[in-house]
Amino acid sequence: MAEPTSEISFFERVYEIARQIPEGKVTSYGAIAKCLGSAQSARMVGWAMNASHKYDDIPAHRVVNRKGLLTGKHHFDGTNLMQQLLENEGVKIVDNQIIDFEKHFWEPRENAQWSDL
DNA sequence: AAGGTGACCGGCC
DNA sequence: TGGCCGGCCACCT
Repeated sequence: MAEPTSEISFFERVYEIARQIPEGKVTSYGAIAKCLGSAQSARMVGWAMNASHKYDDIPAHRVVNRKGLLTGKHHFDGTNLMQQLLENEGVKIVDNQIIDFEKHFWEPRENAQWSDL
């Protein structure tokens, strides 16, 4: 679908953030929502991710809820695909939950191109 | 045009 | 972190 004639959709805003998530790092919906200016609208982020399946540049598997739980794994092809992807990047997961979630947590920034650290 | 939906979050018990 | 409830906002039918 062609983009709007004026501004970018809220979705794409989320996608831009998700794309900037470095490997081995994860973030929460609320963090992205807050970065967009709508901390209480984390649902919109999740909703945006729902459509992310149409994009192949969106590492949705790096986005989890605040508990570090892979709530969205159900939306992936396989049952443990999301977990496999994260483990592949060095993130340990047990029972759909990320180990040391805070350690792997990455705060989204619109200009995080300089890498976080 | 109105209503329902949703991969959430924060607060309280 | 476990469960429940209210809020919040864009997208879809």
